[in-house]
Amino acid sequence: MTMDPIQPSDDEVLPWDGDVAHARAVQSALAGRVRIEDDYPALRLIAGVDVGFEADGTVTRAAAVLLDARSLRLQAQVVARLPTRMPYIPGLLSFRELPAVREAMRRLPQAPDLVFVDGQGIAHPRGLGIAAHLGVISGLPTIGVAKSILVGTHGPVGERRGDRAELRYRGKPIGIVLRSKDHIKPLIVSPGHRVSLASAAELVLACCTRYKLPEPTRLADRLASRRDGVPPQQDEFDGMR
DNA sequence: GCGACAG
DNA sequence: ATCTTGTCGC
Repeated sequence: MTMDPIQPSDDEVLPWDGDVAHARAVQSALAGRVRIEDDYPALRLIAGVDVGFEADGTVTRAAAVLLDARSLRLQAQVVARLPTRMPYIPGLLSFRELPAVREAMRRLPQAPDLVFVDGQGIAHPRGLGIAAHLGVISGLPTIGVAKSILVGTHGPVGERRGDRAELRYRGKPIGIVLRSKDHIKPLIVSPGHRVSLASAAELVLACCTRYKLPEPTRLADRLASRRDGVPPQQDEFDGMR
């Protein structure tokens, strides 16, 4: 008898009945299942996910891209649209965006070995930012890559690519403020699930080629916020950009 | 009680 | 996130 880990339905791990206190309680419970020890397979495929909105915010559009881990070349890209079910509430971002993200991921041709998520991992008031939340409910290794801080403080960060500072909250390290490009505002990197703090920073840096954002995030970002929302059928952007 | 607050 | 043209800089 194979012991397949039971994956609960999205409804039980992403409830939203308008009750903020309940959503926070669910986060605290799920935070107990987050693991930040390195436990990811040899990286062959890395996914990037991001969300955008259409029709005055009434429609949530999630984009998921699949890249070859070695070359960082785009292998596949998909989009999913769902009715927006709640407003943005600081600290509850995952309840608003994950339903669409989950649908987009189900549409990918293959499962990734690691997922880059736009937002915080454990660098969250209750330790369950969107990247950690996705990791726990999907079982996949995830890393959170945010453009600004939700919680925590840090010391000065050098101005050169690769320079970093620890992000701390309640006396504990929760993330790395990482300069991904010389003189450019640093990224806020934190483990989502099955990835350590140090590895999260190294993996993100390794995926930052000539832009501020790591390739998986940058490509998902571009797809999620496209005015026309239509993913090109094939090449269009294989060579550069 | 007064701010801060991912996307 | 999104509303939005041009513009400064490598």
